[in-house]
Amino acid sequence: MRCMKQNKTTASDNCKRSLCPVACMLDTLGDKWTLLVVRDIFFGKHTFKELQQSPEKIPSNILADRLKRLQQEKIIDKTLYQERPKRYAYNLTQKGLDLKPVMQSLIAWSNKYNPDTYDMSKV
Amino acid sequence: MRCMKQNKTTASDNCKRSLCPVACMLDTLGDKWTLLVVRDIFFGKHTFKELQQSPEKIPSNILADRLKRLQQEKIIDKTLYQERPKRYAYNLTQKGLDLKPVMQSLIAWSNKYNPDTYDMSKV
DNA sequence: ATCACTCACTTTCAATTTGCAAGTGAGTGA
DNA sequence: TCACTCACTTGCAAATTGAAAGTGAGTGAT
Repeated sequence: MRCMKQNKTTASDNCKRSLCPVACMLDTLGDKWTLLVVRDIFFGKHTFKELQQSPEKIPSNILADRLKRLQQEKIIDKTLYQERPKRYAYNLTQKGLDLKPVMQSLIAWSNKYNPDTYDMSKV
Repeated sequence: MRCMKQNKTTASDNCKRSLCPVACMLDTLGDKWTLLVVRDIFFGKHTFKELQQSPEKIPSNILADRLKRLQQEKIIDKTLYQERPKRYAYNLTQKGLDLKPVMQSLIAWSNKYNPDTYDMSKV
């Protein structure tokens, strides 16, 4: 785990590679799965199970890890929306919602250069 | 290597996880280093050595690998700008240049939520 | 011609991360 | 009690990463 020994989150965990905004963003969002989770929450998926069922089939351990990180970074939050049985919903915080322009520009670029990707311009 | 055995690039290499534009973008640009290389070329670095010297200190084998991938994806190209001794320059193609809005929105988000990152709004 | 040096990578290999599969535990409904 | 769901966690093999050293073409000084 990125800058972690096993699963323990330590204070020395805020190890940035540099003060470049691009590098800092990639330190949290720069991997194959994280932005996919953000995408799914943007598009109305909120539970662990729903997130697991996306076409890319994210492994459950990776999903659990990424949800944990996204919470730590306050990009999403987790709320108990139902007692007995306990059910949780993941939602974007304002910080997460503010990723919308990034998402949109990225989708536009991808649609332009990869014509077989599906249209998502309604984001 | 992503979808590769060793260093051999095969025809079966275009293995996308899905037809989602976000997923497709992440298949090529979704890792800790690739967008950093793109950033550096945007900001006027063009040689292997210059790219190696960025503050994040990308390992040379990773840099070589990412430059190869970016060429394969036609996001950058490599030109011989000097014979004897042979010297190469990496430049963004139109596809690479079109990443500018992605870069800009990402920098804006990072600057907003990480106030100690430096300003790059002149991109 | 030999030596020291640069650039642009490549190789080696240990450590970290990923990803498949199976397991867990709280709770439900029949 | 039994079978089932949800939300994870664990175990472990395979893939990827990254630090460091190596390579090879070429240059410039002695």
